Amino acid sequence: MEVNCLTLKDLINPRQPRLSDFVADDGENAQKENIFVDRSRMAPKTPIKNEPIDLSKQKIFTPERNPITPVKLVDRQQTEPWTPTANLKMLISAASPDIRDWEKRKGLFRPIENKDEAFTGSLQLRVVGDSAVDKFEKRRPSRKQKSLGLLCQKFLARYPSYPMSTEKTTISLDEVALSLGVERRRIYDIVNVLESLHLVSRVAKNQYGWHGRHSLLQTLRNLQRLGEEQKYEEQMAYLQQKEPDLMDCKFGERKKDGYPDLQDQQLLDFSEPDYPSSSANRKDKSLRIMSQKFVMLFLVSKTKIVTLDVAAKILIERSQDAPDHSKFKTKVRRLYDIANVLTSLALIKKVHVTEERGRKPAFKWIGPVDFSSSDEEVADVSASVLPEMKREACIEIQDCAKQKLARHGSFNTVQASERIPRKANSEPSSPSREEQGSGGFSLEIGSLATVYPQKIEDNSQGKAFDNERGMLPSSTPDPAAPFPAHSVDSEYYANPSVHQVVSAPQADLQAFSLQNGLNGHVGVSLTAAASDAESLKPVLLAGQPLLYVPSTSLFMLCGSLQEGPSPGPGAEGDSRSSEVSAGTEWPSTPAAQKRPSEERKLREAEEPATKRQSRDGGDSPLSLVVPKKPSDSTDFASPKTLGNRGSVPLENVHSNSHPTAAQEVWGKAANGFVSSEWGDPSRNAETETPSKENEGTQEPPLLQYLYVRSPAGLNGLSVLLPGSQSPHVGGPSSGQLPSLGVPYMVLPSSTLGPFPVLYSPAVAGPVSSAPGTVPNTGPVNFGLPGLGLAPHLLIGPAAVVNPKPSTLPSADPQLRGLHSLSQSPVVPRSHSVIQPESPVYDGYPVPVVKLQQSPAPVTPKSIRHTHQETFFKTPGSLGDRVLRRRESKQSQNASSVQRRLEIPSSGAD
DNA sequence: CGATCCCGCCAAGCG
DNA sequence: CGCTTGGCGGGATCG
Repeated sequence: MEVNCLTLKDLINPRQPRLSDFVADDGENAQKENIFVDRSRMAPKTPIKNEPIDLSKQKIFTPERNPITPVKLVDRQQTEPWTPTANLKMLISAASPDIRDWEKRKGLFRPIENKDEAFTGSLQLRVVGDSAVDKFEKRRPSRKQKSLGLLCQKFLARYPSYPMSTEKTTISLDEVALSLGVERRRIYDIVNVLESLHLVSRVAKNQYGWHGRHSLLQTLRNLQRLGEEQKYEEQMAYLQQKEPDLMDCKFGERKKDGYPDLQDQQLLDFSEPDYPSSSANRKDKSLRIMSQKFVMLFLVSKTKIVTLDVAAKILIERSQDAPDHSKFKTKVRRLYDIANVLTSLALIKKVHVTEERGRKPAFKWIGPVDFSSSDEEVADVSASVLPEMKREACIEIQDCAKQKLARHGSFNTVQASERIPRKANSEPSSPSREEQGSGGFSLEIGSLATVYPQKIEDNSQGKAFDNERGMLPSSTPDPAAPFPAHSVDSEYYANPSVHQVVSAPQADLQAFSLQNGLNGHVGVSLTAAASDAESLKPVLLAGQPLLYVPSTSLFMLCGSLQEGPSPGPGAEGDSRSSEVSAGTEWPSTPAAQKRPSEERKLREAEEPATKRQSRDGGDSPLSLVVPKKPSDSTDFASPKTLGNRGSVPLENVHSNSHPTAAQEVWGKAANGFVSSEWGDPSRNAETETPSKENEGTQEPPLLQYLYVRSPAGLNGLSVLLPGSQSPHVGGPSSGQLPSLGVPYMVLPSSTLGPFPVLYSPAVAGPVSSAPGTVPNTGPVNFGLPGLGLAPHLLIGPAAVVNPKPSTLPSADPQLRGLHSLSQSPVVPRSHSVIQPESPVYDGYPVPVVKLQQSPAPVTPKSIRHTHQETFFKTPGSLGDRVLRRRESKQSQNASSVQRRLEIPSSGAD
């Protein structure tokens, strides 16, 4: 079979062979690539695609997916570790969907096919651990699954949002296409859009360099400027008001009028000098240009909402005076493509505007807004803001919010905002923005905040707070942020927009802060309502931990913490960016980075450094331990489920804890979101991650803990934060954030050492909807291999014991569990954080499910090193493949549930 | 039925 | 001439 598969694959992707080439080419990449290669080609065993991502897409979950169905739980892993079948699946998955289908038809993968059934319970067959694989295969690739947005997420998951300057990531189109199981053509669509934002640049044939989001703000700034110059805002206003017909006419005129697109081209041009290939000449690049223009529309729009039709009209090439219908249609199609990518980047989200005419599809900008101001300004803002806000105040707010949530279930952002001083005001920079005063509508905030799970993922990849530098803190201030929207309740549904809580995507936390100030104005005419699908999503989010910080983010956070609230100014130094060409700033590109502003480099250096340190140094303060979930549910847990969860009252969360924001990580049962994030870690190198990740992702109930070592700041205290469950959000915010919703445990590391800690959250219980969903996995054993200390933590999701029920009476079991942890406001400042990205992860043993509790970590020595470092691990995230396998095997043995986590010893060291 | 947008043909650009 | 890119639009899906 395998052979066959391969063959098919080959057929499909004739180019694949290149992979090897890559490897050869790029040393750095080589690792990744190799890995990648291995998987895909060499080692059939490992699942090829494991992109972490899958999550439910932003969009909806189609029935097909069975999102709802909880996943099967534990079993799957247990089941065969690695069966030939699995391999096969992998291969297939790697192959194009078609093939997969084909295979299915054949019935090769029975188990897979039956996945659904499996959910129900039977699936032992499920292949090994990588549920992800299963997913792919199994699910018939519904259209959505194949969607560009999802694909983009997967794509993004592969790379760090904020890559270190040093690491140059090369993107091989072939490789990517192969790994993602899509045609190259699709990759072009993604890359082109990313290129328009300078997230990537073309290095050579088939090769793109990944820059990450370092220069995103700058780019946006430039685009904004351009947009203003182009008077897009006016055009939009005009078009929106006009009747369609008129619009068309006008539209044609407009273009003529004066907004020569020509300029755009130049401006836009992504082509970098560096890279030959991107020649401006090239005829097209229309997609890229269009993408930039599209973004500009948002940037210049006060409402930050752009309807598709208007965008299409404006973006249509001037070439045609009269936009013919067909053309228009085509444009719209492309816009969707672009929008999908932007959505994946968490820059926009889909909404609908209600106009006289009716609802119209539109997109709302949810990305950073402040970029208009110089970075510095931003920083300032955040800084100023923070001080103003008293932590206590924040806390109070949160508490209030929580209470509300608890009671009502919904939290209205607006209120929060009100309470909080509007530091936002401070935003000097963007004059154009509307005054907040006007509307004060929470909508905006909410929307901004709102992130799709997917997005989140994306974000996770992408955004680093720090880079924005200061952002973190700023974000924190945002009242909303802390409480993510837990608003689960019905109301929420009703008016998602209103209720949405801000989740801070790592991405643009800053934006939030800014936004607070800005917020407000939603065009009256425009009603931004989350689309149906969306609405659902948000809800989900609410339930979930809103923010989960992607590993990357976390790292970033850590870094920032270490460094201080305002990390280096360097971060963005680009204030100067004024160049026309938005693109100008490219972060380091693989090939030639000349341009990369030094600042940027510096910045990168810093942050990344942090990360690296973590890797290297090994003592990263923070580590996230996520127990992998046995079950992998295939799908992302149904969001809906989450929604249910969302209802959970936050109540008590320890309000006081200020622990680092970093902790935000949740494990969440909720799943999907989280999971996706988790994927991030994989992002880098790994190209894919182990299936587990996916699984983890998918599975809701995983418990994830963020383990914070007692770095310098703490006296030997380690903080263990449950990633999962609590609805609260841990703000990513740095320590500043007053309250984290996340329950955490502080353990004196030394103390602990000797003693095992048992923590059993009631976790999942309920799991909301999904029956199978949460498996509780058995107790999780955390071992701190730490050198000296080797405290072990046992966590039993099932919850056997609840040490301290503490405060919350809450119904939520989950919460309780969380509560049990003692909290202390300690803020760990971690020195270094490990990057998720870092290869380390690969090696990292990650949580393995082990029957045994103790000792031996499964991981190989090498891995151990890694351990030392802290790491951020996601539940299935990337362990080595090998590891995974082991895990899977182990898991077999063990009840599926149990996982053994190793935590780097805290202080020890 | 309109909104979305996947799929892949096919041509421009380039070596 | 072949390969990389990517415009483009038919037609399938989704909601």
